[in-house]
Amino acid sequence: MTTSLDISRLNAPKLDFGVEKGARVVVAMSGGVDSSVTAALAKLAGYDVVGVTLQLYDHGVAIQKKGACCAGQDIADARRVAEAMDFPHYVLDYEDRFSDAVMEDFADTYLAGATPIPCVRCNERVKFKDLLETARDLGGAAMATGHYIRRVDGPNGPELRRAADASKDQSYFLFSTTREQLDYLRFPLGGLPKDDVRRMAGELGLVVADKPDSQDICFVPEGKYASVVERLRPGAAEPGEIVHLDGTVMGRHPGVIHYTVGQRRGLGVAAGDPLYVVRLDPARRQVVVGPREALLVSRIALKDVSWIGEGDLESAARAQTPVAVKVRSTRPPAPARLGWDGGVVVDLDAPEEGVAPGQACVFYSPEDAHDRVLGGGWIAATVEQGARAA
RNA sequence: UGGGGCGUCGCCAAGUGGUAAGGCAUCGGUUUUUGGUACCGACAUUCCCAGGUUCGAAUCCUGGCGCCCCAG
Repeated sequence: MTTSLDISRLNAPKLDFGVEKGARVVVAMSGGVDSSVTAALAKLAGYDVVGVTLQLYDHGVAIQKKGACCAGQDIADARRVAEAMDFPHYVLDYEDRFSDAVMEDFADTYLAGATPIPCVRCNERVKFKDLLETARDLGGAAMATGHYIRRVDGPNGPELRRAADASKDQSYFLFSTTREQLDYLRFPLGGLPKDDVRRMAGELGLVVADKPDSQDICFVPEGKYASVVERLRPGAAEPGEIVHLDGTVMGRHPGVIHYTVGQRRGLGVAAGDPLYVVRLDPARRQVVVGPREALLVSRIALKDVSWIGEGDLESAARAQTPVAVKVRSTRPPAPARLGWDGGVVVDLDAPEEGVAPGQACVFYSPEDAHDRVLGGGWIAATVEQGARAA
């Protein structure tokens, strides 16, 4: 079954995993193209590869799903890649951990009127935590993943930088990566265009070469995330009023979990102009709506901020350090300043729309085309444009 | 039961004889390892009902029905 690969014929880049030749590299394999290629390239580069795939959630719903990961067919795919490339592969049952660390938070965040990012939670609390420890236990000198992000050695240790392929950059989802984790992690695809990765998968004959990219939340079937929340917290979603900023009651809603700040569709309320969700008030069970202009936010208060820039976070914040920030995964970093108001705040040079509590605000260095990730935090509250007095 | 007004897609609303604008909502799609946004597309053979006039009516006429306002 083993293919005799002629690596010289493969138009693959020389990958340096930053560990000595022949050392053990544990590769986190989701069953998709990216992590499969990562593992294959590590093997071809002469490392002692061990593939690990996590089983994260209910397999039943996921088996048929396109673009999922870490369940059902994906696990089988990862295994087939490992067999074809001839390296050991383990499947670990992380369902309980994933449920505790990601899905519970997912449900609670929605019930609190905020909008979670399960992918970040999964990275920071599962893949880069429990799995990373397991990789060490397996004797790995490093753990590699298929994320599109770069790790660059700087004067003060490894730095996190945006992917070369800007359209695939995953820095937003990895902002909370710590220095310690970064020491041990490798992201060999960070410097490559996605097209190249797919091409290599084909040339390597990997069974996953034509698999669609993952998208949507992996454990949510058909994009119906609210039904997942309802399953995890039965009866917790309570109906309430849709209220305009001016106080007018516009209609009813089936529960704040169905909405997120910035959302337009799904309100079912017809005013002359489009209405957007401006705020969610779970205590009053209200969905507050208003015109698009009401979405503009100029200050963002953060919590659980992580910092991998120079110096310490509070000093940088108090010094009103200029940064660039992203409040969503798409769209380029926008100029802003850090600030301190009992905690870290971010003041945007130009206001942004649809800044939802529960989402992340990721910091990038203002230099080097905003390449370097300096950290980030979770959006706790926002201040609308012009509303700030002091 | 005197006077006046109105009745066009789920909501708002153009159109007053020439063969149903538009906005909102809704649905579908594109974009996207979160949500959301944005963008693209679909969406009244029919204008409260029934007759009539006309080559031709949502638009004119007659009669119903249903609302609203003023007065009593």
